[in-house]
Amino acid sequence: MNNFKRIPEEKQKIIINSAISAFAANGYRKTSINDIALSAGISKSMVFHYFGSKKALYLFLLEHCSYLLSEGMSDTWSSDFFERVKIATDVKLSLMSTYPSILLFLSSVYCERDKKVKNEIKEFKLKNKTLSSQIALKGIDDSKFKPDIDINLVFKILLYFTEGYLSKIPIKNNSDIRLMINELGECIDLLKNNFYKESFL
Amino acid sequence: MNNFKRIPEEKQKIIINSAISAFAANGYRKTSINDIALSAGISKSMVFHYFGSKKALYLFLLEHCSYLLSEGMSDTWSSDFFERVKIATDVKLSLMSTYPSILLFLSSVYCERDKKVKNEIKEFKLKNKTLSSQIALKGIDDSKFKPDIDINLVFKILLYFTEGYLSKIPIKNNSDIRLMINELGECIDLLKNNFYKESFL
DNA sequence: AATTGAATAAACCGTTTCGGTCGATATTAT
DNA sequence: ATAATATCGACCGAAACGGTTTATTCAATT
Repeated sequence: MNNFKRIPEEKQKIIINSAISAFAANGYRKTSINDIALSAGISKSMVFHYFGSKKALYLFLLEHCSYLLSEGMSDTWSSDFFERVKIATDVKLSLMSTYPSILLFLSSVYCERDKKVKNEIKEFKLKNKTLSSQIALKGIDDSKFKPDIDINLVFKILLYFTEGYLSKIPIKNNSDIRLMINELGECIDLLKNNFYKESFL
Repeated sequence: MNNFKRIPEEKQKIIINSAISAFAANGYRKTSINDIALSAGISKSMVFHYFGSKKALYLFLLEHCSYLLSEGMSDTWSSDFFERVKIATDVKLSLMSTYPSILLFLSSVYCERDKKVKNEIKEFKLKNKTLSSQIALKGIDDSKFKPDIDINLVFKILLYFTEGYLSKIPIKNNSDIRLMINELGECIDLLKNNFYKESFL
């Protein structure tokens, strides 16, 4: 893994993308190092030279992708719920312009059943549970909501909706991304208009 | 394959569903007979006893699923474009209640690149090209459309839209299906209202 | 009751692919 | 020139592959 961090960033990205798209598409067991090496245009030996083992590669990808996501999320912080959701979506979309399969990969991790990585994934989920779900709603100004709205529910709806939307469409160029940002912005506004008290619009 | 047709229909369906969902999820090469046998609750030998070979199984599924689809389509015939689309969607949805992965499987066939089945798929595509695309628009009363509408384009849009919609949602029970039929009906009506001359609404 | 034939599972077979290593070579840095 | 690193093709034992054979069960027929 130290070997990996030494090579040019562009090459790193190619290998990461080959790996996460393969793992996302076929799961841990059905993905072979050969698949990844071939699609990355390097030899099988190099993958082992970079990461040591298949399992180490998988866990590196898990840690790395999850870091990329949470890093992007944490640097801007608003007390407004929908503002925060918008920022999160923008982060995801800009991430996808470099790592198209990153969200598919991260969500595929949650269906992974292979015993060779099961325990590590369980630990990973535990470690990140507090990060994502709890902190996501910390410091939110809930007085802006209509009194009968369950914010946790709104959060869940938005979570599933944006995840589905972002995973569906394959990204070809950066104008696709700008289009998606706009479209998602409109959807978020719609919800905001219906869940916030009128005085906050 | 004659062996297969002799066993109870319920068992046939279980095996077919195990096979098409495996092939749809992982493609020809990455799907093993063991995967299918395990998920169908039978032994590996039985799959060979029923179908002879992996390739024969795959081609049988291709033929069978495509037959199920076209059979359902052909028995009702309207000259109204949107009526025909609606019938097609209903057929697909009711098929999915017995074979949840059938559409995913059939569309996965079109991305299949494995050389062992490549030629047969090419022939299949050729054989069904005339069936689906050309006949689908035969006998349509195009005078109902506004003069500047390209019917082939409308057909394509609806094709991709419904396929995407039907493939996205996993079916749990039959009330899900009724809900989806309604929702799709509304979408089709919306397009009808905008593409037909006002005198035909 | 004995015989037959299909249904099924388990063990097995040769081959391929797997994760992973190693040695040789090319490239780079010193 | 030399040491260190990057890279690859060949290779390894083990596992999984598609497919076969064998053994057993079980129902129908005689």
